[in-house]
Amino acid sequence: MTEVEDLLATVTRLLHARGEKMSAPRRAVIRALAHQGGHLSADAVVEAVGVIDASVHRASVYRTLAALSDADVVHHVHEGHGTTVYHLRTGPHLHAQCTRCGDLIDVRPDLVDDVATALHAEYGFALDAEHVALSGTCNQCAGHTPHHPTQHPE
Amino acid sequence: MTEVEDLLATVTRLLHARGEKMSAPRRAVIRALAHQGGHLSADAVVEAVGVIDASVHRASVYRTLAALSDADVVHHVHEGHGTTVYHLRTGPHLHAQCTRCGDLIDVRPDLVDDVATALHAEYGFALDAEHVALSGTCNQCAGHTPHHPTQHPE
DNA sequence: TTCTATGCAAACGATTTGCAGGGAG
DNA sequence: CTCCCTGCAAATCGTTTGCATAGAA
Repeated sequence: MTEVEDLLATVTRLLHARGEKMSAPRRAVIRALAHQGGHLSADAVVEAVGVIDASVHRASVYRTLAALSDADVVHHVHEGHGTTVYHLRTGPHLHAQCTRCGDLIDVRPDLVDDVATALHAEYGFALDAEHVALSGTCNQCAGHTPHHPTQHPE
Repeated sequence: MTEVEDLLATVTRLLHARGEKMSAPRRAVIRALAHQGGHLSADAVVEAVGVIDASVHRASVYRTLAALSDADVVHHVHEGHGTTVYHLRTGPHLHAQCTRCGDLIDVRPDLVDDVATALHAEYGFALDAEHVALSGTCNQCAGHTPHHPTQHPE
């Protein structure tokens, strides 16, 4: 828990350095992201924040996510379905999402190092692999039921 | 041009086989995609179709894109910014999008073969690399102006 | 004739913005 | 005291849907 407090203090300093301010809504968003740990859609953040402080408005969550993204405190990843998920900047890692069940898994970051090198050499393209989730089918969905009814098909 | 006519005939047969019908709006969408060649957002398709046949309604374009996607005649790719682009199914190829200028480039498909193998071996995840665009910075944007004002920054 | 696809307009969900007031520094 | 951030409500954007009808097979 002190861990979160430390983070809050760090972010507060970081914001001040940028001429911005810490506030109750922003604290709530950071707490929500830290508590949930995983990758949350904007809507999920709104919900999680609501539990912490019901007076925080939806719009403030969006504005806070934007502000914290600018400050590089949170990262966002684009999923295959067109939605965006947010998470606190932690160690580098990639994301892979199942198009059947919607699950997002973390992947070791060096997996695409060779691809990055090749892309740069052949196309002059500097890959930022963390920004979008790889798309495909996860273990469970591939093996078992040909069509898993649980979630978002695309 | 005959090439497009052939495609139209092929798609017509394909639709019939699925119990569906060919129509003026659908022809217009296919023509638009074939003519433009590249990867078009839904909005760009609407615009291109408008030039061919102004009476085609926006909603029909969306429905047609959905129908043709179902029939596997068109593919869609999710870009980093959250938009979706459509193109006729041609030879397999990957996409990489620059987050600065928004440009989408085609990439040889076998580039990620090793990654696909590793993902499967380590995570049981079956990669479908064509479905989302890789994200990064293109040659021009990386090298020259630190911030290219031309298009979508994210 | 039968049934699919269309045009239209309204509905929709997610995100953004203008504004006046509240609170951080 | 100043200026950033907030809550609220309305606006906006892209996409979808219900309905009656036109049109393909």
